[in-house]
Parts: sequence; structure tokens; C-alpha cells
Amino acid sequence: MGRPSKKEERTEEILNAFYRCVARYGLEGSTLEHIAEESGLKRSLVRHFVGNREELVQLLVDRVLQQSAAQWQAMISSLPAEQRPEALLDTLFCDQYSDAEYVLVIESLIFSAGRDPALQQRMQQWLQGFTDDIAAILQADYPAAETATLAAVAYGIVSIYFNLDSLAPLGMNAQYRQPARTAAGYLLERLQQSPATAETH
Amino acid sequence: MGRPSKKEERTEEILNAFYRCVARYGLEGSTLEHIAEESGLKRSLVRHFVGNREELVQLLVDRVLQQSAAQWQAMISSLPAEQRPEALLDTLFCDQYSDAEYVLVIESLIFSAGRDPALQQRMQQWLQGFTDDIAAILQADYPAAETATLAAVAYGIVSIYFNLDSLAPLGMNAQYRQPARTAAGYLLERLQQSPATAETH
DNA sequence: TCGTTTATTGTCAATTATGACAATTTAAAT
DNA sequence: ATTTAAATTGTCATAATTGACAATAAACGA
Repeated sequence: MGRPSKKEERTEEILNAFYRCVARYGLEGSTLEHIAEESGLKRSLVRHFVGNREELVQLLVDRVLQQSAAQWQAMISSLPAEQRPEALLDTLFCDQYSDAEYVLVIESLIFSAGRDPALQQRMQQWLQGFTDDIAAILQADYPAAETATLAAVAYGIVSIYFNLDSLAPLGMNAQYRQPARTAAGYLLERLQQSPATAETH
Repeated sequence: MGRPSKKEERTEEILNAFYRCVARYGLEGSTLEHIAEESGLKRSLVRHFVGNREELVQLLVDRVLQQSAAQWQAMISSLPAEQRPEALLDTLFCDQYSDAEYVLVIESLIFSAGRDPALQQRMQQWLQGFTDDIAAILQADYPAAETATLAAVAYGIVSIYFNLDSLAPLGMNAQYRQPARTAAGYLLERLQQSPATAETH
């Protein structure tokens, strides 16, 4: 009955094009014209398959956050049973675990979140997940550490990692990966001190 | 000779309006219409006094970076003679040293720098200045520390500080100021270890 | 072949942002 | 009062973006 629908495959192409456009032009700067050109489709077709701009953004955000969470969980799962905190840092700060396009897209989403309450809340939860997961990994290996200490170290690691990304627009990632890894390692060392030895600051 | 020029005063008003617009709409999103409305002037007047959009952006960036550097230098200078690293952290992570509007403007500039090579280079230098200054302050108090260690700690402190800002669009600054300060303190503690005691990682 | 469903193309109107410039008004000096 | 330089207002043309929809072409089943 009737011509077969290409909705799913076209939607896939459109979202992939949108993704690349966001990395290049930012979320706001990615016009339907850009997306159409990038996907090789007419603008009318983009509208036909995914609807208006709002729905398009919704779809992309869903996709990016879901894929990001999946990758993160996969990475967590692939960590060895021993020395998990160290392995985590090695993975986070290795060259391979860094996709320039992905970083730019995330940055665009965070930036736009400042003017979009709904997106803001989603990104908050997304980010909080990382901190929580890292804190959990730390606690497993350093059960004696105080909660505040664990939270601070986890936050510090996330900060150092995300800062490397958040400055991606400045193109300074590569040169700072090494000091970033070292600094994160220093935070980890702090957990090896017994709670009694905690600083008197 | 003719009517007295209001160029300086008007330019001031326009740049202040532009600044507020950037905090609210981002750099790209701040149209001449927005700026005109925010400043209470006609759009034609904005063009009349500061020229086209490109020149306007140029002026704003100059202004923001120059003011930022001046504030930073003033802060550095006001640090006590003793315990400068600790005093630095206390200042960086205290509530008062955080201007939401300023943070958003800087974020906008960094974001836009990804699509503007000239701006990118300026922001790179601007950022590098912070790391260098902090490293110098650390070295003065920890002359025995190795260069790589100093660089890593300085980078870590800058990361934690900037990350607090870079996530400003997510509105999570306040709740993370405390762990940020604690994590930065941990990095500082690392410098108190003698070079010989360095970790075996 | 015919009818149905969908893809695909094309076009029009409304909005917004920008650049350019003419026309007018205002405030000072002479 | 006249001249002069600048502010101020207003208008027009152009480009970009988007929404809406008509019209055509293609693929499938009966």
C-alpha cells in the first residue's frame, strides 16, 4: 500500500548532518539550510521528515546524551577489577578517548543550555552522573576516605577532564593532556592519606 | 566649531549594552537591534558611533580582555607576602570573586573563538597568562618543586576554577564552589612533598 | 492500469538582521 | 543670525531564515 517510507533512514541522515553542523557552527548557528546542504537533501525534505526546528533539536539532544551515557557506561564497565581509579584516569586522559567533533557538540549544548531551561536541566543531570559515577569508583577503592574528600576529589577530576574539553574552542587540548593527567593523579594520591592525616586547613 | 561630539560617552553606553546582551544572548545572538534596545538608542546610532558589527565586536573583546587582565593583576598584587598560594585559592573560590555576567561573557567569547581564528589566538594568550601567573606564585613558595609538578598543579587549579565557570550555563556554580576549593587545596598540598618523595606512578 | 501513499521539488509570505544613506535637528562658535 | 559639525531620525534595499503549502514524481498493492 503506497510508496515505502524512508522516514527512519532519512531521519538518521538528517541527524548525522545536524550533528556535524553543530560541531562546526554551534547549535544556534546550524540553520535548516546548513543541515539540508550537509545532508544533501532539500530544506523542504528536512522539514518533511523531522518537523520544525524545535523537534529537530529535541531529537539531536536525545541522541547525543543517550549515546554519551552509553559510551560512558561502556567505559566504566571495561575498567579492570583492580586499580580502577588509576585505570579510569588513564582512559579519561588518553588521546584516543577524545573525539573533537563530539567535544564541540557537547560544548554547544552546554552553551545553549544557558538560554534554555529545559536543556539546562537535562545537561545538569547528565553532568552530575559523571561525578557520581567517579565518586562511586573512588569509594570502592578508598572506603576509609571521608565523603567530603571523595566528593572533592571526584569533582576535581571531572573539572580537569571537562576543562580540557571546555577549552576545545581555543584549540589547546593536546598540549594540556599531560599536565591534566598528572594533576588528576595528584588528586588521587590525596585519597591514600588516612583520614586522620587530613590537612589542617 | 559645530556641535560637541558624544562619541566617547555614547560608545561607552553602547559597549556596556553590548556586554549585557552578550551575557544574555551570547556573542552571535547579540544583534544590533538587541544592543540598540538595551542601550536605549536607535540602531542607526549604534552604527553611527561604533561602525559595523565587526568593529563593535573588536571593541568589546578589547575591553573585556583588558579589564579582565587588569582585575587579575590587581588581585595578584593584593595577595599578602606570606602564604600567597593559599591566599590565592581563597580568593579564587570565594563567593565574591564571581560575577555571573562576567562569567557568561567570557564563556561566550571562548565559545565563539572556536569559529574565529583571530579571537581564538587572543583567548589562548589570555588563558595562558593565568596558568603562567599561578605557576610563578607557586614556584616562589615551593622553589624545590619540579617544573612539571608545578605546571601540573597550576594547570589543575586553573582547570578547577575555570570549570566552575564553564559550567555556568548549567547553573551549578554555587553548589560546587566548596568542593572546588577543597580539590584545589589538595593539589597545593602535593607541592609540600619533597621531590624525592614523588609518586611512583 | 488504477488508486494510494510517500518522497521530492518548488514557491510564496513573513520575519529578522544588516548596510547604506538621505533628511532633519541640535548645539556650539563666529 | 548664520554657519558648522555632529547627533538623531527615518527609510530603503538586500540577504538569510523559517513556516506553510501546492504540485509533481515515484513506488507499491490490487
